[in-house]
Amino acid sequence: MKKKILAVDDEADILALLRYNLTNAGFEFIGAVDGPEAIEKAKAAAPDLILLDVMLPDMDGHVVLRRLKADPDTRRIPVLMLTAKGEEIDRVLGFEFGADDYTVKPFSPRELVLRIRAVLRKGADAAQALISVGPLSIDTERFSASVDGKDIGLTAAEFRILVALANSRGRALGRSVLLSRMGGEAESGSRTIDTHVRRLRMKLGRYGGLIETVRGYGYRFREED
Amino acid sequence: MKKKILAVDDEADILALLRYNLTNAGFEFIGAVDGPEAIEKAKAAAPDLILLDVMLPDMDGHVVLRRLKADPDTRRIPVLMLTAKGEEIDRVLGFEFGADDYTVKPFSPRELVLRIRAVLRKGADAAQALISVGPLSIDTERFSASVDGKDIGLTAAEFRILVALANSRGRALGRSVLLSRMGGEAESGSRTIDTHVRRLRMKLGRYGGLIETVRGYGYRFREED
DNA sequence: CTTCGCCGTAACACTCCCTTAACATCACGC
DNA sequence: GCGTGATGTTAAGGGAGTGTTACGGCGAAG
Repeated sequence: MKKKILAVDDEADILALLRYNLTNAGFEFIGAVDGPEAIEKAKAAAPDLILLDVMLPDMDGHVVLRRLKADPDTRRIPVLMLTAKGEEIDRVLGFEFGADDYTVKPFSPRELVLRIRAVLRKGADAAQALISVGPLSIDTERFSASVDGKDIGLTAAEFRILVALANSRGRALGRSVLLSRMGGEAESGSRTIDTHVRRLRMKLGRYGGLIETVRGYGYRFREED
Repeated sequence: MKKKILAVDDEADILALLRYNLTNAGFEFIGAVDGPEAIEKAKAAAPDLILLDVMLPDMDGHVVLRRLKADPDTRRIPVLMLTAKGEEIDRVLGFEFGADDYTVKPFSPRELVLRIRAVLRKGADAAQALISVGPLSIDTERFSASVDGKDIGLTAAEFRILVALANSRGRALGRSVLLSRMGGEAESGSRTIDTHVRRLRMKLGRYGGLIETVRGYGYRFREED
């Protein structure tokens, strides 16, 4: 029983490259060039996995992802995101209706096939259900974080910010990025983030310093060696 | 009933460290120093989980993993890989051959225990006819649940929600997930869940607190130790 | 047809925490 | 060191989310 893969990309040659490699690897290939077509084919063909490019001409890949995860027909289909820039990676990882994996372009066909197989095998299991940094443990399944083994009562907003930062360890995230990860609206004053970060630092206790300030931009999770 | 953990590592001090931490965490510990011994003990002792180092002197950890997954006696035992290198490809390859999780060395004992518990919990999800949590018993065949030995008359919707939550003990479930587990339609107002949960809590009596609210997301069954 | 139980919805009450504002403090350029 | 802008701190109002209660409708059982 062949697994069906729906690949979404607006560039014809990338789509052709994908078609070649995926059919070669024993998958059934379905292609789509934009967001609406992707959603339509996802509902119609019920693929086993969706390869989704972030950069799409009309409808952003994240919007497509959200639509897919909102529809009961397509909610359970694992999604593997393709992203061109490194900056996009964390957006994919920390997103609430998270994709199941991601790959940075340019990708190696071999790696891509391995990732696809891994995602298919594991099903919807989040690969990083447990994020662990030093004394800090973040369990995205339980929606809870603990320091030194003790749960610190994080609110939804604080938790999402922490997950976003911990997932992009070492890289600074702008306030607007953090806001959107939180699910907040763009019009919210950017000082909102500051307040949440302060409370986060407090709840992290003596490890509050793990969240560093990047003046004039946003915040960053300290990278341990 | 203690869970048995088989740990495989060629370095004696790491094995000792694992023994100390795992027995401390309430597990029964079995050690093995190379591939053949690991396979033999896995068949003989039938552990509940195997901790497997990737770097082994004679037989590579991936080979051991493949052997374990090829044997019907050991196929169903979850495996957690230990790897010295953080290379992504190791992880993917491990997953492809059926490892259930992985950790890079050096690992923190606390994180390791958390991951072990998470993997064991997932294995426990496999539809049991009789779920038992503290004073609560759920019989999925009889479609009935009882507290302190006395049956509480649950309705179908309440029962399904309880089963869903109890099966993912410790994991937070969103309202939409609970709705679909209930068999309800997506367009049902999400407040429906709240009402059912309230009725469930009432019928659970003084154990109603077992169902925790995850604000902004859904509900979670409290994890007991 | 009537009755009864269960599901879904609506309205209200209440808690929590998100947001904002105001002030204090800090970092950086001069 | 001083000024300016950015961030830290603190507090409070309001809104979002959940608990609670009640009721209409629908189907099953009699």
